[in-house]
Amino acid sequence: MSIRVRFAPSPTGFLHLGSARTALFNWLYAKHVGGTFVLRVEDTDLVRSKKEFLDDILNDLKWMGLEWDEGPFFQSDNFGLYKEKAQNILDKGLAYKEGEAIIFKVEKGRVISINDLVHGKITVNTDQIKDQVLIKSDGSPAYNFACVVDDANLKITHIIRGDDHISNTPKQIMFYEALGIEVPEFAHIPLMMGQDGAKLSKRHGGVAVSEYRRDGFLPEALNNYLLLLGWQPQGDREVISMSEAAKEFEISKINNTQVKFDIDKLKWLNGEYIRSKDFKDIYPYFIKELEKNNIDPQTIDEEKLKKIIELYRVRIKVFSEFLDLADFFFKDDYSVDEKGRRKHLDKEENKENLKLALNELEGIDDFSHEKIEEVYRALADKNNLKPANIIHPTRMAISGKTKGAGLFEVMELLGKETVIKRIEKTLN
RNA sequence: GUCCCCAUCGUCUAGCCAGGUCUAGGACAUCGGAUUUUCGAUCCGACGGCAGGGGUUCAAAUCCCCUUGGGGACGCCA
Repeated sequence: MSIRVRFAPSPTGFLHLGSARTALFNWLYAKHVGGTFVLRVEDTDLVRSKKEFLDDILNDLKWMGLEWDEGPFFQSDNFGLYKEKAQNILDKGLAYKEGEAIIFKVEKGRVISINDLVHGKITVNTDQIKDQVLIKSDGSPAYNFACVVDDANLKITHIIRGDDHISNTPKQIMFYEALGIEVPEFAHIPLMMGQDGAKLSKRHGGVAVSEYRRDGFLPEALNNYLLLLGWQPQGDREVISMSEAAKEFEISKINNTQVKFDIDKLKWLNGEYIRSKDFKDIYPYFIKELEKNNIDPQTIDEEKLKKIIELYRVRIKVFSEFLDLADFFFKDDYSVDEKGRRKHLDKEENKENLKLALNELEGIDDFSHEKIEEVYRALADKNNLKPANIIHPTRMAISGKTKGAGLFEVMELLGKETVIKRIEKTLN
């Protein structure tokens, strides 16, 4: 029997990070066993379900590379089926009507056990469970019932979902039994919490996958991080591609403890990927970053731009940090570190040293970083200065920053004209 | 309140199921050092944990119980 798993989002909001993690685990398991990953849309709430939310969710899943093999299937297409199945249960005398609604009668005093693939055996006494609505008064199905009917209909063999569904499981098992359908395997993965231990919500910021996409995270990094939250590859590896992960992914190895989302580790991983990926794969992200900041990439010499990116890719963890460091390459009204200015430019000696440098710079025909460095070091030597005494003021004057890529490379890329112009402006 | 899940450094984890090789290993973060014109990257190092209490056992992070703590569910929401 082939293994089939599903991800079943409700299009009543954006794709939540926690849901994305659930989707990822389902996807990985499907890949691991060569099974089928089904996408089902739980849109029984006709009022709150919106096409835009669905589009966003689908786009986010695609961005993460979590392509589905079948679907999307829509629950709103199956209202007839739910009613039919509920009628079957009613006919068997296992349910009763209350107005237009069909209510499942829960047999009391029974112990239902779940052989959870993550948690092991979980038992619940049905005394804890009230009678369950199958079909609501308005004719729409209740969540737990629609879920069971569809999972059965789609021949789902393994249900991998969040821990918050544990309490739904015994109810659903009763429905499977009432319908005379084989109960699938269940795997409940522990929930992801915010740094403060509270449920990850809008309050924490950054709970939507789309925000990470927008802020310059790589899908590889997000996947990798989400995977590490609850699952560990063999050995001491941390950085792992999803295809590698799929090879050794086992549900039984998923941790059963709740986890806290840690943005720092995600950023670290993102930096790892930015540094290690092929240039051609990260280049578009930098272009996007320029466009986002109203800088037309077409106006920049491509070779120059590539060199700039090479200089800065190792200094950022998220693409959105790029222009914080490198804006001065693309515009004259770049941001200026005021504290740095006071330290490296405002003093009289800073200006003297800068003047010295300016005089030399004007005479350089071959404005290469090697040549500039040679001139700077010789100049420092001649005037009994440390190179840093000229370097820091220059960096401040031409970039407005106290930190960044190697000064001489920066000067070469900026070009003689701009460098001189900015230094002159600083001295006046 | 009732029921359910969970408990190793601040965080994610290895070890737990099959008790000894654990004076508990790794990663992020933090702090120091090396390197560098600065930042970053890199390399070295430090800090830091088996929630508490009872058992069982020659031996417990590992097995059992209790307490405490955290989380979830108790909707004609999904």
